Amino acid sequence: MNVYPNISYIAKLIADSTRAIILESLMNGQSLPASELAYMAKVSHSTVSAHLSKLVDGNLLVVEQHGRHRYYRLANEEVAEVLEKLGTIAPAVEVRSLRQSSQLKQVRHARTCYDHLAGELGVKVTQALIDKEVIILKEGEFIVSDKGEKWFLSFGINIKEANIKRRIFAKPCLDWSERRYHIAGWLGSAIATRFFELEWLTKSEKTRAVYLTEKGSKAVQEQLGIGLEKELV
Amino acid sequence: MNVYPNISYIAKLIADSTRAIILESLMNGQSLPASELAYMAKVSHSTVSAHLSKLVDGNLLVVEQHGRHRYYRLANEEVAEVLEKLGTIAPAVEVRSLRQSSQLKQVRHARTCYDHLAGELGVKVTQALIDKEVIILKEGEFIVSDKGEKWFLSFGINIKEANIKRRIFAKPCLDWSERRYHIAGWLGSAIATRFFELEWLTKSEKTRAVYLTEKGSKAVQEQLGIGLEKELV
DNA sequence: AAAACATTTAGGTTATCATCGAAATATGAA
DNA sequence: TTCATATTTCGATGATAACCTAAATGTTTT
Repeated sequence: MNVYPNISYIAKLIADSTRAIILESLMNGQSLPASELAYMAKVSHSTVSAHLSKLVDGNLLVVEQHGRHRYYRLANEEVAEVLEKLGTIAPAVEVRSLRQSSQLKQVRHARTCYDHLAGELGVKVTQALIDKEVIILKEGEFIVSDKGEKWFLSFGINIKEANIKRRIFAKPCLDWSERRYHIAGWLGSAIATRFFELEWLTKSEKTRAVYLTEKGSKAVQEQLGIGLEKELV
Repeated sequence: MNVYPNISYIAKLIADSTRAIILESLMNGQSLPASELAYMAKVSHSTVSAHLSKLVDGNLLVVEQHGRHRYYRLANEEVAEVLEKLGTIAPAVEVRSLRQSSQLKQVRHARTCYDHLAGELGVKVTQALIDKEVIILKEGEFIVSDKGEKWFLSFGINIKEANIKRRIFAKPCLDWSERRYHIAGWLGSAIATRFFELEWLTKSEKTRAVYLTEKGSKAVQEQLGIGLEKELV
């Protein structure tokens, strides 16, 4: 007689390396069609299709039909958090080439996690907002101070637009590379989106890495007091 | 070319249901000999031995030899956190009997997670300490205020004794049943230990559940302002 | 030294499941 | 309608790994 949640069922879904590639490809919150995922995982369409249906059955992914394409994405932010958390005890990938080592540095430096910022950048931005008392951790979630609401407005985010019914407003998410928390939830997503709008960041083609632009580098230094090496692309 | 940690390797270790039983049996932080684990998982000694060596190889467990027995336990608190986190997206166990339903309630109400308190009790104790400003969340870890240091001393915990070199002092750990944070780390462990010393809690024989005694129920109400239904055993 | 106990190793069996190609289904374009 | 594209279903194959019994190793007790 068991009383605990069935964790081996979820672990089994993540355990297959092809499915792990699929999940990792969707870790930046994007939706991809089955054929694209088949290409990324280097398996046949029929194989990827079987994997995708298992992942949907297990509520790790959701699917949306657009014409003859079916777009798959992570079911929710919690799934991304679990994958990120697993990374904290998983062995690091073996570095076999200079190119890989450079990509690894980039990913650790700044990347997306679901739809928010992670890596050194994500952690430092979160910490800066806490230090400035823009956000405050309360009961396991972040809340925005009165001062913070004004700060966000001038930054281009209107807190009042948050759709708190559909999604948790703001919460900490453990970062595998930094082993510290970065901000997730609606607010985490809004911050990341604004960074891209302001052209502070550009996306990598191949990985979840993001790059600070010249403009972005200057801006986070001035507005948040964050000194980060501008990563070489 | 991959740059992310090898999460499928860890997931594979958790994916087997026999290994999941082993891990869950050790989730309260105890050390158990191989034979005991074989009995709990209902497999032969040779089978459990093979599983245990895989779990040790993967750094999920550590083993200590005492005479002819070999005692296995979780390698560290992070492993417990990952398992607890997986529980937040795993399907709840199907309840098949009245007895099981009652055990499930008990486990949700109050249990151990590694060596600290979890469930409704763990979350409420943590929240009470935050509300009283005994502990403060800072940079992803809890710190103890000056006021808090006195509070803990009168409670029977000397913060100065913390062995911060060997272990994180105090940090939040996500609770699968409450979906909120409870306190973990050295301090979380010290609090739980003190609860048992003061005879506020007794342990279940079969599950990770713990029960508030009459004394404990009164004490948490008076000292922390926590109103909890005393769970029927 | 011998017997008892705890655990691991070895060898063989079986079940599960990832995989593929081919065929089937579904949708959009011509 | 016919053709092209995207995806799923089906059936067969092969590899992996969990499992057991029996034997071997290691440790304690008598």
